[in-house]
Amino acid sequence: MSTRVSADRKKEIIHGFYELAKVNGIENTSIAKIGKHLGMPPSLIMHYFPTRDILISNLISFILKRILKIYTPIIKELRAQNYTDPDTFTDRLFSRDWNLLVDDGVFYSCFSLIFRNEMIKKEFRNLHLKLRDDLKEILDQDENLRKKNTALLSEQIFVIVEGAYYYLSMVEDQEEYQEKVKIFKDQVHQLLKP
Amino acid sequence: MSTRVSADRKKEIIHGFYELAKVNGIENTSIAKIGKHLGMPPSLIMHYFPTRDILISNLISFILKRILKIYTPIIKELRAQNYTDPDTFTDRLFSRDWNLLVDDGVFYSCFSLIFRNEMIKKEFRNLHLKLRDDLKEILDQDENLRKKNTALLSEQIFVIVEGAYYYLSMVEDQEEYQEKVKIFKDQVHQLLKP
DNA sequence: ATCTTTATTGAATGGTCATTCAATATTAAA
DNA sequence: TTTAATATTGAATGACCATTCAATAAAGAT
Repeated sequence: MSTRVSADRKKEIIHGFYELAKVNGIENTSIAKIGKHLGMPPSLIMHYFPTRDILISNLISFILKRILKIYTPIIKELRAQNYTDPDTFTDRLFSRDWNLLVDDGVFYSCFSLIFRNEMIKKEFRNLHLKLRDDLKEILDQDENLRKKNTALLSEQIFVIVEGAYYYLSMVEDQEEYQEKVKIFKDQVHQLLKP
Repeated sequence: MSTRVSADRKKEIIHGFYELAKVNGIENTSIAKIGKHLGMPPSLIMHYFPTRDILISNLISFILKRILKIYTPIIKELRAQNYTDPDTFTDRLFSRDWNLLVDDGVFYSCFSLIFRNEMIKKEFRNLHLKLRDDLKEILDQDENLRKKNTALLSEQIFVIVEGAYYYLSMVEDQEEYQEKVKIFKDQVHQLLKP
């Protein structure tokens, strides 16, 4: 068991890492830089995270937890209703909250590590399984969808959401952005049609 | 204008960079390592690519060109027919060729750079515009789709393809992989229905 | 109050990094 | 053949890197 001080410090360090990674990228964020940013010697960071790999692995957990944390209130909210209002629902799925709480650059940087690290891959996979499961649960609540294969539906909806986030991150123009969001929302609506 | 030697050397260097990045990741592939791998001093590499950023930028162009190169024959083939056979079509879209010719790890690593580099973002955007445009052209050839909004369709199809590639890269089990591919292919088929 | 564990510091290490430079070799142009 | 441009080499640079270590300070346990 780690003490309170230890837990706080760890959080502080990971958060500082994340903040710097947002600006400079993970690959340009050294332990020395994190230390400078937080006003502590690098050796203290290594006291809590013995290697750089462990530090990165903790950053990834931090990010994935955040994503889940953004998602959970949406689920709660929708769970409170007894049917899945497609508009509220898709509005939430494509809302900016996702982007705001986890920086896209850091996110995709971490994601690219799954191809060389089995543990990281598993962590990402588990996140997505959880997201799909939660979505399925929401859809199951909706009486209008009773006859539908909700497991399948949640796969189909999420593949659009994921593709959309990827594609939308390249779009600069705000009008164009909204236009595309509308297209993808409609696409989800199509799937939800009885 | 660069000489033949110059052009060949540049290609050789970028290719060596790519090969090492596949194994160790871009961030762990130094100019010295590339030099060692190709049997040349690092200074020669810097003779052709004055800074590391320029080297990376050229790696990205190399990758994006490859993606376009995989895609082009598919288009040609489909252009030869006068209608879009949905099965051939989706088989091709989800074929393994994409993954084989451009390593996913390197690809997403490069992609993550769009968030801190406007020029890279533009390059990726242009690639995707081109892909969508080509797809639209194919769809336009199909008489069965004459009444459909093919520009919209190509957006909707690609968002599935992109989401699928993202999601599928986390799937390890081959059976599960095929299962999911089938789901996403069906999803595209749905869109193509008259 | 003493002992033990944890937290923190700062200096030092060897290694690797991107980049520079001057010298030499090769090729192309005149 | 002379000249100019390009290609290639290898050594050197200082900056930064992750990591180690020994010493001190603070907190917690007994």
